[in-house]
Amino acid sequence: MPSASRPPARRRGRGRPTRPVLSPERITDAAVQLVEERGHDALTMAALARELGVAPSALYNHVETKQDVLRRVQDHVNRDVDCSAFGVLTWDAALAAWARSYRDAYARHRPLVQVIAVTPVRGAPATVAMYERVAAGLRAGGWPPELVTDVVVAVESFVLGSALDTGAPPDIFDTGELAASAPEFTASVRARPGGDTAAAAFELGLDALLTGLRARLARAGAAGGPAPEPPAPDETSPPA
Amino acid sequence: MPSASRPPARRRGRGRPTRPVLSPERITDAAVQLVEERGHDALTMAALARELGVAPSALYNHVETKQDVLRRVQDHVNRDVDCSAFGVLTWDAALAAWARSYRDAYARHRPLVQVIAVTPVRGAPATVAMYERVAAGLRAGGWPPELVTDVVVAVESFVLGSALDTGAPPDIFDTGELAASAPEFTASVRARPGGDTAAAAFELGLDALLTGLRARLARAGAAGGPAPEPPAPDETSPPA
DNA sequence: ACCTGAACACCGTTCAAGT
DNA sequence: ACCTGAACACCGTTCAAGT
Repeated sequence: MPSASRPPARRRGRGRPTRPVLSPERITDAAVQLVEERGHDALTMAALARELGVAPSALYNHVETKQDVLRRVQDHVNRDVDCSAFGVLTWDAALAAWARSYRDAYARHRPLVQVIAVTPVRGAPATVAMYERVAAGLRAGGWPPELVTDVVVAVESFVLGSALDTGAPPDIFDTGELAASAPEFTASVRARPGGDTAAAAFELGLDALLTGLRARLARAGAAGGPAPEPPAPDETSPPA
Repeated sequence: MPSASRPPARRRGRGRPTRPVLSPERITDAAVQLVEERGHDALTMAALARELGVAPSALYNHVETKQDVLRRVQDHVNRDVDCSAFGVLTWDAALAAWARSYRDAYARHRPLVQVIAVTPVRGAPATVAMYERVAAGLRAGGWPPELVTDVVVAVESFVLGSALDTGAPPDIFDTGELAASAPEFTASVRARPGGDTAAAAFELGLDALLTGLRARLARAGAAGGPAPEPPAPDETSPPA
């Protein structure tokens, strides 16, 4: 329905239009809408052009490649990632909230996981804004600057892997004819409670990751970084 | 050079050959070799057929789709994942060794990450064998069966996300013109030590994950029985 | 049953021609 | 500068015809 802004759309003649009909922004918006309404398989340069009432080749006056379009869509998706807890909750609670929101966003856009993992943030303002919020929250929580990026990347790796996992079919671990050769694994899979198993694994991993990060900060912070926040409530320390 | 097993390869006539020239195994082997030698982009049905001295359509007598070929290649890759530490080292040391080997294998085969995350293990013997080894190791380490799969999935999610991260270009976090709008993040990126940054983030995350899992097992295991009560609500819950 | 060869319905991208 | 339209070099897959 927000395809309103388009004029009567009569057949265009051959040459240059009096006013440009395309722009990188219009292309990005159309791409996002296309993906949102019909899924990532529907995002082809031809379909995108059709949506915009234009010949496919016209797109290349405004974007470089399809990869470029994906980069733009991906930045848009990052706008949906909720970073609002940083500066409000403790760094670990905020990190957990961010991770959940981040996973949800890419569970809805699984094909973009490959894109975000590999695309420079340069020229992706929403993405940079997200990282800024997270980095500031971690710094405020007492993390030394040289570790902040690694923490972000580690959590992000877990989040993106978990987002991919949401695409697994329910029977992914059915060993079938191989059951006899894998008794322990088969039994474990059977013992797993029903429900949203991807969510259960994600929450288990997230909890472990945060517990470990708290312990790590306690070690790193002890060396004398900036004001350590209220230390995480004590946890069983690892028996080495 | 191991393309030896092929006979003189004279031009085949039109009809059915006296003896089948293809088999699912021969196709899988050729696909693995192709990927190993020329990368995943080189794996097309046409190239595969050429490698096997056959018309592309002939492949479809033995495999269902290209996805089917990828599934087979993926199972092969899992043979390279080293699970040998389970039953030798403690469960957590073995899990770490497995995770490192697993990450390395998929860093070399990044395009298969999407495949493994979503493909049923049925009919993938190497994959099932790997999971069996891991599950048995965790069980022996004291993990209750109903948690084993979640632990495996959580670690796997982190591993696969980290494998994708190895494909990131060195300048991925260059904020460029957006630097001014993201001072904390830009400073953190600058403060990051050089070297293999992907490996540093992976090791930080792996250490945290394992520390957290040890703590979790201590809680779960402390209850003694195979069905421990739900652990005390954890301390990350936001204070609203 | 298992191959060839032609064909189908796509892709992303380039480029000359037009205004 | 910015569009159209034709063309290029691919894809994966299907299917009739052949033996």
